[in-house]
Amino acid sequence: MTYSIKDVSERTGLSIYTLRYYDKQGLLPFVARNSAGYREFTDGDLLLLHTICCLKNTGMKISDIRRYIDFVMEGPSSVAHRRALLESHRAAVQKQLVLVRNNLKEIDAKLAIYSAPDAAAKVSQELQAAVGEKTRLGLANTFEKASAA
Amino acid sequence: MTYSIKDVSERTGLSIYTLRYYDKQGLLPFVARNSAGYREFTDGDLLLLHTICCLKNTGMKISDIRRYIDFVMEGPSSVAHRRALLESHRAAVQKQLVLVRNNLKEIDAKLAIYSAPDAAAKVSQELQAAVGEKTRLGLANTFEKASAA
DNA sequence: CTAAACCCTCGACCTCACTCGAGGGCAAGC
DNA sequence: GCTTGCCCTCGAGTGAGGTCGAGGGTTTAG
Repeated sequence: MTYSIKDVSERTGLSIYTLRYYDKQGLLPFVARNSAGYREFTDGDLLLLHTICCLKNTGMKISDIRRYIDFVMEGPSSVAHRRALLESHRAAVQKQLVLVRNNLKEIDAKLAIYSAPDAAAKVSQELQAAVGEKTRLGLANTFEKASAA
Repeated sequence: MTYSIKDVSERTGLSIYTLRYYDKQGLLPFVARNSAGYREFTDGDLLLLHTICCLKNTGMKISDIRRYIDFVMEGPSSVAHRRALLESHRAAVQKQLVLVRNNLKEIDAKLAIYSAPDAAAKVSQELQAAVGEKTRLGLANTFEKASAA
């Protein structure tokens, strides 16, 4: 049993255009063609494509995914290279996760202010502080409209 | 005390080009200019810019950050709108975090294989399964080079 | 008074990751 | 044998998010 590009598109959520684009970028050298030149995906191909999606979803660039796939196509001898590549990607993703979590905490702090019963008062206070600072420094009041409201 | 665009660039890690680009996109309407037309950032401006960075780092589009800043410039009356925008962004980020964590787990599983003492054997086995599948289905062996190695 | 080191705008250019249309081939049903 | 619905390649186009150079004004130190 093999899958047409349309089947694969439906299973993965990637558009047919994207699949062809990935192939063009060298991400799918393992996909065989039939006599008419049509791509025929096997279950094994879907597994590899799934790995590609994991790498893409965690923010790896196409060109780096391509390097990984090139290693896979080289066979077992490239295991050390594959490992190094994934290890370094893993570190980058971890770092990014920490950043996002910290930034999300700050957004939550903002949300706490906006959700409090005295939100308008707190926001007004912040605004007045900012306006005061501009005035004190002899700058134009860029919050004109806001302080009028 | 105010900060030049260069100062702000050094403090935030954003390039001067990026800061000017953000201004052009309407993200920095609160930054005042001096008589020469130079931007003068206050401490309050840096706080707002920090919020912008939090939104950007968590993947918010420039146009949505702009919507948020537009609300801020509207004053306290827009608190409900700000809250709705951040709330929906928060949900998107949470969803994205879950996806990334799950995909990272799969990458870790790959890494476990590549790091095991019998990595080469396991990888060879996977490869042979894929090659066998192609053969069984009457497809070309796209792993030619790998299985030769 | 001049050189160095800033600052400005404007518009062109770049990368990335698609997205799409044109032009054409194949395969099944009526 | 013709329509419908797939499939293909190639190359152009899109949108987001910058990045940069040209041309020109400002500020500061010598």
